[in-house]
Amino acid sequence: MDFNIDVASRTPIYRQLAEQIRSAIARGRLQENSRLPSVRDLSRRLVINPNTVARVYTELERDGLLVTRHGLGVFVASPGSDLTRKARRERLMLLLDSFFTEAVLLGFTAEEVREFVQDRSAQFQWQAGV
Amino acid sequence: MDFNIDVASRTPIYRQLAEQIRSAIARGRLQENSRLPSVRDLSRRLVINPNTVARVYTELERDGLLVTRHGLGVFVASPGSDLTRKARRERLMLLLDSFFTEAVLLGFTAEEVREFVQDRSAQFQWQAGV
DNA sequence: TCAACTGTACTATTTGTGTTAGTACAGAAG
DNA sequence: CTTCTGTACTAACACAAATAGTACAGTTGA
Repeated sequence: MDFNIDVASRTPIYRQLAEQIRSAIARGRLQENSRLPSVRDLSRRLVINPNTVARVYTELERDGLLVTRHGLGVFVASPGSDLTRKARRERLMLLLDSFFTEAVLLGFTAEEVREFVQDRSAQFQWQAGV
Repeated sequence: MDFNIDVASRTPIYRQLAEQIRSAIARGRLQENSRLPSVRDLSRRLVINPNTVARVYTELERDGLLVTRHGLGVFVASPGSDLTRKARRERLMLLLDSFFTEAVLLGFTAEEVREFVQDRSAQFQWQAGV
């Protein structure tokens, strides 16, 4: 995995890194049980503080995306959220609404947006239908 | 328009208010040329600082969503972004990707998401097809 | 003209977040 | 036992977020 950090950006480093890891998992570029770089290794490569990397790993473990085995490293967890379906749906709707809001304000039509959604969807690793 | 602020939230007040105004415009609950509450009035109603409201209005004017007429008040601007189509598309794709990422990580299937998109779309005031 | 509204600009202060730095501790592997 | 792993903690600095207060300028209507 190759991550990259823009220190000039106004979005915090730990957010940038966390989003890149989430995205990599959702797209299948990081598979279940695969190991992530060590805190010290990654911090050296990105030229950021080890604490910042550790913070990201801790946050993602709290979200159930990563599992750390002490002394061994950090690994991608098995998929599956512990939230109720209602909670998961509400969380997703917030993002959907902000997406639609931006789409309208940017002047896109409903047709255009439908097309974007259709095309872009292929880049993600969806769970098989229940 | 009724706005509400959660001071206990970790998201900044000015972000909460800005998002609510953006959303109201995108959904058509705030129509073109309609007037927003004055800085002092709204700050009194929400029990926040006038500066915070002024900051939000300034930001949204910079984004082209609002227009202020000195001495008269702040109004909803005419729709239309000054960005190029490419820039607008890239901006929207960032939001679409984070939506898809969250959807996958929450365990939703492609079918479910397609349905969400279809249903929710009706709540927004889309520009007529070109 | 003047009072009362509008937004704008500025400084000062407080609080919290983001980041780095450094040290120390504990589990796992060879 | 050395060396890797993640964890925990404190200290320090810079910046963002928010409040408070004051002052200025444009618009309206009595």
